[in-house]
Amino acid sequence: MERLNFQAIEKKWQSIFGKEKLYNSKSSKKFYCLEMFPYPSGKIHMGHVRNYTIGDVIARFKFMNGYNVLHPMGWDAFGLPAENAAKENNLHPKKWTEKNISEMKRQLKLMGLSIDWDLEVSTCDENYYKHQQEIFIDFYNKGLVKRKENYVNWDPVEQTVLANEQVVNGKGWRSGAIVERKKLSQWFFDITKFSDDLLKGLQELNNWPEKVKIMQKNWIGKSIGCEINFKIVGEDLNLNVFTTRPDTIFGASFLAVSVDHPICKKFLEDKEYKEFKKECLKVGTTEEALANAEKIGFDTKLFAAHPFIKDKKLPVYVANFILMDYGTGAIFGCPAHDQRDLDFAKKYNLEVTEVVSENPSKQKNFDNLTEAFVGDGTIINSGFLNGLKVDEAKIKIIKEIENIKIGRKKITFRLKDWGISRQRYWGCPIPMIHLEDGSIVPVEKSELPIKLPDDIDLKQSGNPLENHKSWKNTFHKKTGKPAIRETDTLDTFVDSSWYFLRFCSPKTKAAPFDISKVNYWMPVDQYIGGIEHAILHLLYSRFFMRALKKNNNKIRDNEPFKGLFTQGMVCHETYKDKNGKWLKPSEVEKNSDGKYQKIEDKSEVKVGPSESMSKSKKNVIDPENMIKSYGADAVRWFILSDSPPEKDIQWSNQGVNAAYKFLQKIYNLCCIIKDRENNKNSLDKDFDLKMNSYVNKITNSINNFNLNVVIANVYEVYNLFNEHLNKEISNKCLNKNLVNLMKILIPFTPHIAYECLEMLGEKKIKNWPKVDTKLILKEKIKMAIQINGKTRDVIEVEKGIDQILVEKLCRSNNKFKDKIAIKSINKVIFVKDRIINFILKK
RNA sequence: GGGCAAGUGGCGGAAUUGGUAUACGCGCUAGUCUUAGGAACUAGUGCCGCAAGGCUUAAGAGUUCGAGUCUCUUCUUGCCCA
Repeated sequence: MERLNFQAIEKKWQSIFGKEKLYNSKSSKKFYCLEMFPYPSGKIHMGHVRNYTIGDVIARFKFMNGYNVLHPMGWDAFGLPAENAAKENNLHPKKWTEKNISEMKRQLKLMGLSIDWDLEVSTCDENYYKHQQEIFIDFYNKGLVKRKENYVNWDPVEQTVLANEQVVNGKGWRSGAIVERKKLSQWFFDITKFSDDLLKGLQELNNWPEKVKIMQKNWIGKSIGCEINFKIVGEDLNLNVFTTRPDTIFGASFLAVSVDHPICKKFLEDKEYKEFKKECLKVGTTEEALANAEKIGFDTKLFAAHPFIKDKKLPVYVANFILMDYGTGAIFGCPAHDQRDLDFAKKYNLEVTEVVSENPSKQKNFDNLTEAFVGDGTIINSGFLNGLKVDEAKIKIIKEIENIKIGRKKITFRLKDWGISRQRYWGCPIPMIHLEDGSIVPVEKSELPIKLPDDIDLKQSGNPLENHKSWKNTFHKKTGKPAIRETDTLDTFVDSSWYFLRFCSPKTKAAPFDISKVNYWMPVDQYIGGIEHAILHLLYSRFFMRALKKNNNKIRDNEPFKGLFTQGMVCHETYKDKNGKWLKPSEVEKNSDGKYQKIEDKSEVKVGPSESMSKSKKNVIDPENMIKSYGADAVRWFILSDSPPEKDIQWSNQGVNAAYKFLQKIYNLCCIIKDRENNKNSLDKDFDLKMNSYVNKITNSINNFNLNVVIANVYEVYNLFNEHLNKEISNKCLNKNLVNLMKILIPFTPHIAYECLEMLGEKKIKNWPKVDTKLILKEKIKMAIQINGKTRDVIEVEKGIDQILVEKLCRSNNKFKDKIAIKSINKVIFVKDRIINFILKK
């Protein structure tokens, strides 16, 4: 038995993979295979290994099937962690990032991926962000960039803006300080201009997971409602209210407006109002924070006339749960059928009238109910709407509102404009300057890139660009007048919204991309990445494609990603010592009772559930260590074998070990067959038939992303070879089929597959094994024989055999002769190539 | 609270989409062998039963010649939204 020297083999073939590309330039079919590019955090983790292994399988498979394949890789290199690391280690963000990139690139190469590194792109490279600034200016000129005031999460200690996910329980994730709402002038992309188009576009994304499409649909949140104008009693004033539940108008008991509503200007000097506004700012900006916050209101002492109930007056409040940027910033409250309204009404002792009922004969008393009823039902207590269902009532009331001219039907979206300003250093500078007269204009394109200054002081609090006087102070090129640079940088989601376009022509200098190249390679045929990007990154990229197309109509596609695959997470058990401290898997061993103990002092270890690998829980396995001990092929093989790719996978050392042992067996099989001498061939035909069937199955499984099933099938194929070694089968037959098996392995375990193919003397290795469809028809199949629906035996028959013949076979079968005597048969059900079922008389 | 998934041996999971349930792998058991290794090989391994046979896809019902797959009810878990 020859020992597999995977270290030598992997080194040898990786130097070749570096030069080899997946281009079939003469092919008429192209395939753009893209995995989400990583953030260069320092080292690759198992999530990357899984993501990039899946991508590599697809890329290599498509190449072998004759496609011209684009398979690039780059770095999502701007972002906050670089600044934090810089503070901690006194290392410049640029240096830190570059160091991480070169380290991670080295690690990725150890995996044996088929990436064309000539296309490498890094978003923090000025050759990249220069073009991003150009795109920004183009968008600005097309009216797709807005500047407006917006509430942000402000960390008073760090003196900076926090993203929603950086706010944990209302506190800054680093400083722990209570986060405030602060109004800032910010830059926005006008994504809402495309709301309807982004929603409609989802319909054509047939190769996207249904789940992701639903999430995007909900995020865009199209709702049909109407605006209603309420007259304020005793004043020359109207209040325009938006609602998605006009059917509940008869249950209205108050109106509420946002603190930012124009009507509030009246109270700016009111002491009580000032106090109230302060309270409102303490709540975060997320919908969830608003929903969970205690509902508070300020009584304006104004009243609005109910449009359908004569003489009914509704008090008007300013309330903390109403947002100015949704609808009109004003609502009518119907406490019985909206939870927030009910909470509010209970607090301020407002009337609660039930107007939608599941059971009209049994009306509810909301005095002692705390839960609003939001479901479907019959309308009650509502004049001309009584007896209708919710949907019918909506249509009727909107018609009536339009008839008497107090409002109109209106469609709104939950999707908000995309705030892209970040008060950070390590990001793409926004290419705008502020002039002395207060106007803000883009810089000249000839001045691009606006480079980030290297000499910055990260120890000072606040934005380093704001503090950098010589960088900040500049001149307006046209007029020569002094100007101040915009010191905000772009959200890193902007960087990742067009990198897939840059990959098509990464060296182009004159423009962000070469349109002919983009129109050749785009859309991305298969995009692969984590489900955590289901909404933002994918939605922003879809927006970018549309916005770019608006700017340049030569761009053909609307949708950047034709196919999407979201892989599951890599999980591992968690361990804690007796003091409740997290332990790394490498600090833990199994004792003789099969229980876990700490290696250091043999103390007891508590085993927790398997969870997604994370540094905080220490349940991480280092990919490079695994590659060192088992080889990249074994790691790739295992991470594909144990679970369907879209589901979570549990890391198991026994699992990689099994993968390693299997690859050793594969290698041995090649050694044995290479030297085998046998020319008897009675089983050749049958073997060819079976192998052909496996190639067919495996090809279909790869196309359906059932990669774990492919691996199970490969095990079966191996077993088939192993069983035949000492049988009457020719070397020629075994060799030929073994070459096909090794070709199948190329996408999965490329190093060992190439090595074995070389050993077998095979030179034509670029083509995927062909399936002979005629042979498929000749396969023998197993047919189940059932009596009264229960399987009693299985017989092997030719494909396509007819009922009469099968029945004949059954009557001569000893097991059935007695049971299915002709007299007793009531009915026979025959499904070609599947089953025969005899229904007997009772 | 709403939406979407999912629930199959000791474990990861398969099942040609309504047609042989438990493929394949791990683990376990017994044996063989040896240069004692991260071994390899052979046999076995859903449950009950000596066997014939019976039972089994979270639980219960239904449709069907036939249900892991379809329908309804209940329970549990995960994810997203609130």
